[in-house]
Amino acid sequence: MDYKDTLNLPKTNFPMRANLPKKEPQTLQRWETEKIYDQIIEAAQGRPKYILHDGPPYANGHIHLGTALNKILKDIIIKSKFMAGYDSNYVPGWDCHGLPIEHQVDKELGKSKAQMTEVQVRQKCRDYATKFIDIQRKEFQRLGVFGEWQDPYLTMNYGYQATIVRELGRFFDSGAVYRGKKPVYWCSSCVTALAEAEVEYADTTTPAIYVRFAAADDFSSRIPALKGEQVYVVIWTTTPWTIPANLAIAAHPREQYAAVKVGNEVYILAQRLVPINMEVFGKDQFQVLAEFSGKELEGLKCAHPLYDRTSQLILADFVTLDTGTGLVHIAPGHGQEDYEVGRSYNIDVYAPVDDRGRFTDEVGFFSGQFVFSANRAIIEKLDETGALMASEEINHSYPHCWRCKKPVIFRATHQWFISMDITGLRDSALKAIDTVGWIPKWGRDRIYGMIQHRPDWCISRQRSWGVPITAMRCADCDSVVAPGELFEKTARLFEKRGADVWFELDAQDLKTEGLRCPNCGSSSLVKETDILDVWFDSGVSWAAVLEKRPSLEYPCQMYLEGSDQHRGWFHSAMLTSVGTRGQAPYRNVLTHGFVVDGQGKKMSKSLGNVIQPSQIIDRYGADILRLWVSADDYRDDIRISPEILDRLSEAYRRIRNTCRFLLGNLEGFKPCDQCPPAEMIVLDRFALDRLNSVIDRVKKAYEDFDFHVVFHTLYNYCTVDLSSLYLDILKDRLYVEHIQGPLRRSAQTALHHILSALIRLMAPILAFTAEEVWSEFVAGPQKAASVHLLLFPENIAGVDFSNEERAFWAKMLALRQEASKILEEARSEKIIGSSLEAKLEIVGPHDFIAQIGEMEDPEGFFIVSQLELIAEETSEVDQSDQNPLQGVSVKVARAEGAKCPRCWIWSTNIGTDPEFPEVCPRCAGVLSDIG
RNA sequence: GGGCCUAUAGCUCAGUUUGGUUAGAGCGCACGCCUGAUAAGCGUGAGGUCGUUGGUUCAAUUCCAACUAGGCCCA
Repeated sequence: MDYKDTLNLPKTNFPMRANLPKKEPQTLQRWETEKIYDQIIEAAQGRPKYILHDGPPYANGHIHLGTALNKILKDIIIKSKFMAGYDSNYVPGWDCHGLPIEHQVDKELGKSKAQMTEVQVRQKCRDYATKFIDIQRKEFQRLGVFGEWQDPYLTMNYGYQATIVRELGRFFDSGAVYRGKKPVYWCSSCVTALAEAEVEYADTTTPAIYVRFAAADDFSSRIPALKGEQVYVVIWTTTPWTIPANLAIAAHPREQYAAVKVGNEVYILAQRLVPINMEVFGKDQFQVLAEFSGKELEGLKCAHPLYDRTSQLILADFVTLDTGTGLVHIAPGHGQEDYEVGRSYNIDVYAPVDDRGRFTDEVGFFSGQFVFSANRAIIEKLDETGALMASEEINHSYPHCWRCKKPVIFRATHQWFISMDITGLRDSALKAIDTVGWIPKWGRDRIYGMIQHRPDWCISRQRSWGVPITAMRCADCDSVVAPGELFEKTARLFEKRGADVWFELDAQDLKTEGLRCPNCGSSSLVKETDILDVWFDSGVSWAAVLEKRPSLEYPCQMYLEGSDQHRGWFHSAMLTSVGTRGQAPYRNVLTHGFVVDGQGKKMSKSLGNVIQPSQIIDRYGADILRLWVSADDYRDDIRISPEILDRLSEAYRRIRNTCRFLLGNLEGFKPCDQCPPAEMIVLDRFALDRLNSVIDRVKKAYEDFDFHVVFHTLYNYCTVDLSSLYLDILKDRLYVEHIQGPLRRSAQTALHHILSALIRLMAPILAFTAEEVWSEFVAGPQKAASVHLLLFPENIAGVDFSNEERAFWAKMLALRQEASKILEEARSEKIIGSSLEAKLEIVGPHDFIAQIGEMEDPEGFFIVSQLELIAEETSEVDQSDQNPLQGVSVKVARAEGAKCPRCWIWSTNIGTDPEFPEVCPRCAGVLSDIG
């Protein structure tokens, strides 16, 4: 007879093979038709809020693994906070304005752009952004991310644009905004400013000249050896045309400089570079008069070689001794570093060059000449005045315009700034930093350092696709006209017609009634056409989204982005919020690292190591991607490689199969069939005690955002606690005992608790799989439509495991491990195959042996057929011995009797029941009950 | 070049904060068992100069410094 049919083998519709790429879209469909997210919002009403505010990704291109990582992390937090009892409504957003989109549109439009109005170009940009928002929305939803996808926030929404203007108006009101000059890349052929991204580097040949600046002060006050000498400071530059704009000479504060006497003249230059420079100058006779640190030069003055003004000596860390003389010609109007160091010395930003790259009248000799053509004339003039020490041609990398491919210049132009210091913004922001929780902790130091040292915020861009700086200027005296009413009027217009209206209407129609220049009283005003830095757009999202939507709150609980955002969004949000509300917009900032390949290298097309999210989703499914996010400690960079994905798939299968086994053995079991813990078999209570500690641990890990701890805890629980121990032992009871019998019921009660908890604990991570398991799980009559509507499990009440019991079970586990080793030895000697062919002989201290004897089914615990327990009274306990199995030994022998064909356990009592002559007494009993 | 960060078995992580016995886990790998979780399940075993070098100390994976490799942000 085949007894297999008399067993209760697991039965379930839940497939072993996940086939996630197929299954997940179906689950998504169900979530949508059943409006699960609406139900979540509904269920969250009245709960305390935990708002994670979405940092808007840029609406350009498809998502990549970095954006996927970011969104999945957010989703894990949002789902876990909901399950922890919060209202964690999530409103996703997109950053829509800015150069990359304008760039793409430019490329698509080509020459036809010239015929289009600014408003028409802006419409194209809007269409472009809209298209990618739709693409990305689908891609994010495919990851299983929940949120208000039908009503996201967009920085190009009219309401949002109005908020931007209002917040900008507040900055104007506070007095922090000023108009100043700053060098930008400038293409004099296209007559436009260029962004960094619009500049291409190419090799070019330019003159490089050595120029001497005669001392205008008495240098011997610092360097006595120079008393009575004719002193010159020598600089080197590859842009002779910037010499007319020279206002300073920089030395390195900590490098050594030398004063070298050649003939009747003394030259100052870097000590290390003396020999090489003397060779260039053709001077073989020279004598070093003095050596001193660059610091000594600070504040001394030289005479400009061409104009009747001085050039002061300053100090700058960026001075290098790789080339030149170790003294750097500074023209703050024509270089980024020059500008910055110049500001710190309060030196004028001087750029006597017009929009077409021609010298203005201020420069005298060269006025009207195109700067690059003027190089020659300038060199000649320097030679004439005796300032030219040497001249050569060099080849080096130089920035060129991306469009016309001509060399660009650096030129100071009018820009708008938010001052870091006029209104004390820097100090307030630094203080606000310490009101925020930074995870990891070093994020605090990082952003602190940045805000401490950053220059004023340049908020203007000479572009089309963005929100205009809606200020005006006096046509007569050029004063800034930007009263609060103007911003409010503009904001109202924007709400109705969008920011395009600023470009459509004239200043006359845009200005408020009776608006006049506060300086000269003129009513002739011109509108500003620069647009805002997009960091301002996204920076004020707390005002446009958190403050505006009743379901959210300001400040919110968390901002979560990659660690590059210390310079980006965290930074701009902090400045805008502190600048207008006096507080940080977030209570916590959590950062994650970057996605890198298996070797820890960044992903790049040139390395060929880029993996797309779609490749993983199509092959493995989004849950594997989610598992990847959870498995790594995201605070560092997180690696991905084929091997890592393989390991994760294995882990996934193990978790899935564990659930499947639990489902299969809960077939037909209803929650009302549960028995109270007090009536359960001790092994089952032990299992629930383990479950309770897993529940505690996992919930704590979610709370601490330690998702890799969640993953490892659940995975190890499935593997170690369940599969290899508890479930393995339980098979006998589940399969063999009477289907409704108390022994089986006790086990099923434990399994029901375990699966119910497991589903929920894994739900924030394995969003699809948990839902799939939940749909097969038999819960009570009030079963929720989705696992994501549930709360995290509480500890199972009434398990009441004492520390003494825990100690005993720890000992039993150690003993079981020992028995496994002994059994394996017997197996390799061909004494046994299956462990059920074995009988174990356990010798140990009386108390321990007695406790084992009191167990319900001690043989079953070891999965052997027979156990011989031998108590020893004698042995002294050695307290210093750490070994829990002190005085315990295990031996193995072949089991006695014969194998019961039904339960496969060896027994000496086969056939005791004449009605069932083939089987053991227990099976006979069960068979008789079945009838 | 500067700021911040990282470095423990093939992979993902513990441990180190308050230095101290043979540095742990799971997976993978090798070998074996089972065939009543079966494109599953169980067991045993082999894998680590704790990035490198130097310092502090009776003692360092753990503290300090430098270096190397990698990442982010600046220049």
